Amino acid sequence: MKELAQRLKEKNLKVTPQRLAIFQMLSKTEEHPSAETIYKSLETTHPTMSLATVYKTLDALKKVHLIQELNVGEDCFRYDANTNSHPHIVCISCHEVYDMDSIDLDDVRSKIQKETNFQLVDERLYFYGICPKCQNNKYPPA
Amino acid sequence: MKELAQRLKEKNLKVTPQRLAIFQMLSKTEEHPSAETIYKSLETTHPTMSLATVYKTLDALKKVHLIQELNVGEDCFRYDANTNSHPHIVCISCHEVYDMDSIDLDDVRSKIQKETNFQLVDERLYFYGICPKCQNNKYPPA
DNA sequence: ATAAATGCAAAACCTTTGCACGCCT
DNA sequence: AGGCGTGCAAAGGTTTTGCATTTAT
Repeated sequence: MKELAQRLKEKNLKVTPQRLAIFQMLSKTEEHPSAETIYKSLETTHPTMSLATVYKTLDALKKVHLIQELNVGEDCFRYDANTNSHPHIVCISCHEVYDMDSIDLDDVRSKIQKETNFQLVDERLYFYGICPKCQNNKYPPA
Repeated sequence: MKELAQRLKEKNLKVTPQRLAIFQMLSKTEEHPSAETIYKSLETTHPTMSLATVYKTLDALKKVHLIQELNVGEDCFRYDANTNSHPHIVCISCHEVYDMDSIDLDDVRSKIQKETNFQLVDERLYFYGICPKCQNNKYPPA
């Protein structure tokens, strides 16, 4: 945990128990939780923490690029502590979101850069489909 | 316009002036307007149309794949009558959203398919950067 | 000591819903 | 005629904001 505290300090963010808890939770999870989900998952260990603090913390972490915000097409945002640029793949049946770390996008990026003359700074790539688990499930959720 | 009416009919959607107006507006614009923007742009020609109708119409069009819904990371959705799968590029300075029709993504898709064993059905690719116009502008908006 | 972060409640905002009326087919 | 679509207003849900109090440095 010392490491996370260090990373907060480097960004001139005060190290509070709430921030540590949120950042740590996001760093450890494989999911890509929403603010609400983060709030609920911490309510036993941090019963006094408010939802507003979760939002404010996520905003602070986002601004210094310690986390990234995702929008998969739902009514709320999700958050990811993996700030390396990587596509996400979403199962439209069970709504799980997976990281796709090993896709090389340099060709695509340079093509886009050439065609648009944009100065590229960021990207969000979402793929949608049915995960192997749900393909084999005759009664998938929703 | 006959063409648009035809496309609505084929999807078993009743052809109403409101739906035509919204679909036509979306088909002609280069922007990727939000529901609010669509509503405002039609308020002179269709003063009685309500925002709820705009939302309901967009939902209906989306469900039959006559339009697609985008989320660029803002607090609201944007809509695009170009339903061919294509990446979008967003200027983080002026907030314009441009279509990128000519990027070939077959390699990326097949790689993702192989790695995940997902049955792919859709995708949303957003790139962010500074557009050529804003690169030359010393006083860009926001 | 000082500035920043928290927690609470209220507000803001986008989007959805219910229902009566009207229009399309 | 019948059902679907519209418009209005109210509700719903997520996110933001203001402010007093507490906390980190």
